[in-house]
Amino acid sequence: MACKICGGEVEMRKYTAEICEEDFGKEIELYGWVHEIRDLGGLVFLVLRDREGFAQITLPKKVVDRELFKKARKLRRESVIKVFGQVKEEKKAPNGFEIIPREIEILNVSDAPLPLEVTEKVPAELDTRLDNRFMDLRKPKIQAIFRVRHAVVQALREFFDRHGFIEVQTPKIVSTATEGGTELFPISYFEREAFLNQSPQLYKQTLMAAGFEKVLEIGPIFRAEEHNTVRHLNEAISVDIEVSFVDHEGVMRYLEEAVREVYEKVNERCERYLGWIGVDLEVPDTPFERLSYDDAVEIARKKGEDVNWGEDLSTSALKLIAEDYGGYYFIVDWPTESKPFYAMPYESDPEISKTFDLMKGWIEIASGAQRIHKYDLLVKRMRDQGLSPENFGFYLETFRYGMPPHAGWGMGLDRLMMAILGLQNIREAVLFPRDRHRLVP
RNA sequence: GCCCGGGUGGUGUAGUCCGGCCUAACAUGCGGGCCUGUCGAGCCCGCGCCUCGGGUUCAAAUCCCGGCCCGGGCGCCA
Repeated sequence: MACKICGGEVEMRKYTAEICEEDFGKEIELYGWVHEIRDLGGLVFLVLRDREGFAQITLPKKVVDRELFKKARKLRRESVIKVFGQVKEEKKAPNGFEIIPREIEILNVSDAPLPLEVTEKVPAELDTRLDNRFMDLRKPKIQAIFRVRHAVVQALREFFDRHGFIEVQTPKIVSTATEGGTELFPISYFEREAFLNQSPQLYKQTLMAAGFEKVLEIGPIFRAEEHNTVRHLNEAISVDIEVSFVDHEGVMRYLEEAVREVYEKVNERCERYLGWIGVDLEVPDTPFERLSYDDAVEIARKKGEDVNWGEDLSTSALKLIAEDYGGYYFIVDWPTESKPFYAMPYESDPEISKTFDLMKGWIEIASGAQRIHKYDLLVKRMRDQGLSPENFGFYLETFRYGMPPHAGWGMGLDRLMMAILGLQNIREAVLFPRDRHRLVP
């Protein structure tokens, strides 16, 4: 049989989940980890685990080779093995079949005790799990999160590709604390100081000036905030778009349709993995409801929350609002002063801006706006917010030579994963999360 | 960063309030033994733990102070 990778005469990799009736009576080769060993004396059951599932390897003492039998019962959990044997239909076995091995090769033994139980007989705390993430990720239920995450990213790329977006990569090492607001991580850049970028915002807009018209970027963002919550990370993945010749409503439509399509495709492509996690996905209806900032404030106030108009909504206010809005919804038309300098104020009422946050319950998933494309207004807004236009050299220049009107948003991919899978902690959605205290692994 | 709660075998818990009967318990694991249909296998024997530093006391896992670490809530957060 030809190898999928090199094309040579190599036995093709077969996963446990691919074993079917056609294989009954045939000899196959499996690779994986020893998930469990059940030694009944005259009969030994091994459970082999690979990426896609499990297979029971059965060794009846009277049937298999004596040395092989002795070797199998001495195996340690999580050792890596190769099994060559016959697939036998067996109603008493899980999935209706078992493998009677002719050969078991130990490719690598595992030490004991394990840092945590892959079988999940004993739960482990998130911190212990993250300290030993490679082992934690061996749990099908945990690995499934990342199979879904893969499908989510694929779905987003497909959606935006189909709509004519150009996927780009912008610098993550930048020269100045550009936007203000959040803290940046300083780094050493040869003889100068530089920073890790907090957002691709200024570069996305620069590409509007460059005439790209529709861009997508999926990449890391860095925030040096000392927050310590279940929904913040210091390194996150942001899905960003920027579109020319549309307003904020235009990019909100891309956002809600993209989210809906992500749900559809995850349902289509990840049925097994959703099953492992135990999640039943309901595709949200579009369009998502638009709730104005004013109305949101009103809801929170009616429930007894003290909200100052003009400020960002507090966690407690958002939780009150989420009592009425559990699914996806937009909070729109935020006070101009509460949003970044590049957000476009309404001509009719400059106190509010063409801005929106996409919410899922009380958690902010994305935020965006129509941007200011006029040089003079942009400079004025920078000054209003206490920023120095001199620090925005390359960015400001792009507004002098034909910057089209444009709008865009940034969405936290990790937050979207939380929303889709109902994860209680954002760290669950990330392979190797970076938070206030965790830099390893 | 603030407030509150916590740190006990590899893992997850009990014990701490009310100091002594804790030579620290249970589950899982690990080592050994028995067992031919397990799938949370079962049974028997064994192994392995009080976060660190200081203090109080005849006596500290237990009380007090400090450090480190963790959890929950909040703040900060394009």
